[in-house]
Amino acid sequence: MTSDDMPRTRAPRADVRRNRARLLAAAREMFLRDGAGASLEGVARLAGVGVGTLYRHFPTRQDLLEALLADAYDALAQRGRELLESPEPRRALLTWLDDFVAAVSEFRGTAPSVLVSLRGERCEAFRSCRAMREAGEALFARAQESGEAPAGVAFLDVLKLAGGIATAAEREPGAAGRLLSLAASGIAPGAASGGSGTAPGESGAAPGEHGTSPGGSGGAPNPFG
Amino acid sequence: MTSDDMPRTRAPRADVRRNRARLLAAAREMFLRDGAGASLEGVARLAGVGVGTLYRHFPTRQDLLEALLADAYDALAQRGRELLESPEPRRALLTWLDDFVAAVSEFRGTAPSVLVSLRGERCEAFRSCRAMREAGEALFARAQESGEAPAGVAFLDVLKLAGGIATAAEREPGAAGRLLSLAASGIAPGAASGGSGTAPGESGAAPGEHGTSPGGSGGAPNPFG
DNA sequence: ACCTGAACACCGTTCAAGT
DNA sequence: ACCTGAACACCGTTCAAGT
Repeated sequence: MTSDDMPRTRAPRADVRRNRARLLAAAREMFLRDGAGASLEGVARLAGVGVGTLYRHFPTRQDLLEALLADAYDALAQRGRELLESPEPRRALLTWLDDFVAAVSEFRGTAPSVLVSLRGERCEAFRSCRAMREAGEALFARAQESGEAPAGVAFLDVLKLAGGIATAAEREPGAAGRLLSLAASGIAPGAASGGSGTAPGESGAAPGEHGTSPGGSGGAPNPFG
Repeated sequence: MTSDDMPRTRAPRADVRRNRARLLAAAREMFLRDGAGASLEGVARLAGVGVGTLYRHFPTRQDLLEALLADAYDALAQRGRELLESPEPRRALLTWLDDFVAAVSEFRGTAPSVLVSLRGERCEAFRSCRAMREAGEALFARAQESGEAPAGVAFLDVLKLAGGIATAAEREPGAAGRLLSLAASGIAPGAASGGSGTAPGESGAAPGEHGTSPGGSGGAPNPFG
């Protein structure tokens, strides 16, 4: 495949790959504990690597975060394609949005970075981010076509709204589902709970195994309804 | 009124009041420029005061921010009471929410602090915050009673959702109105633009004079519809 | 080519000394 | 009683020296 006259991109040295992997693992651990603003020096220390190495691999905190987010984006893209098979367009969309919010909320303080990704600014995880967006967009389009989602709305705005919800629910695990339901039904009459806007939480079907929701929709009973 | 045997709360010295005022003015200026994470040392310097004085007046950054937010909360409470006179319950509610989002977005990165206020944790601006909440809640209740807002929804969740929207729209002035409309109509059929969910932006009537929206609903044409 | 870690810069926070 | 600002602590970032 690779033509001879193009600049040779050699396979990275083994220790480089290993360092990168260690840094990502350490970052994940630190971000889970301390949020997306965790000490980078601490990340390097935990990875057993000099700080310089961290900066060489990931020049900015955003780069590091996005490298982790890329996995989440990939999983969401996959999940979106699966949900496209499900028979209920609207429910599929809302379930996917619920997963999106859960993924964004994995580390505290991630939402702003995700919004940066969505805007496409300097996105280290550009491919993954776009794949995710397209998968979600397909679900949205299908719901629109069957008259179960508003026409004339940009899907990107739906994602931004979901990103905002992720921030708002950050320190309050139970809130994510409620706020998403509220946004889904609208601050509008006839909405209430249990209505057409409620899907998240009991997705039931489909496998997928997220594995890392920071507490899932969490034990506490729904405070309204 | 003040009984003689209660601990005397003397009126603060003139220079203390002046320092406080200077610090607040400086903080406002810095936060406008650099967001809610601006350098506190810079605030003290701009106020022409030692850092120690800043910390004496406002032990934490949250305290400083909330002292500024208190004004915004008071204005919103006032505005809410005015809007209660207006004849269209739903439109009044949405207009108020638009003002809320604008106020929260005045400085970048304020939304998390507002959400803390709403949760009532160590709220320096507790009275103002509660007054604002109650004013908003009255608008919401009226809209519910006339069947123009969902029953069984906690108003606090509506505010949290609006807080999330403020974050999501932070770096993108035009988005606030769009996202709020979207949340108001719901990610639901028959919503589209211009529908029953659209009020913000052209409130037209009522005075109130906010004065400090970071760009208002801003010149740019609405990207959808 | 990559890694290391000391060195530098910056900022938040405290507190002894001043008024 | 309040203010000041030097001193301390911590962390992000760079870069000369090593492998």
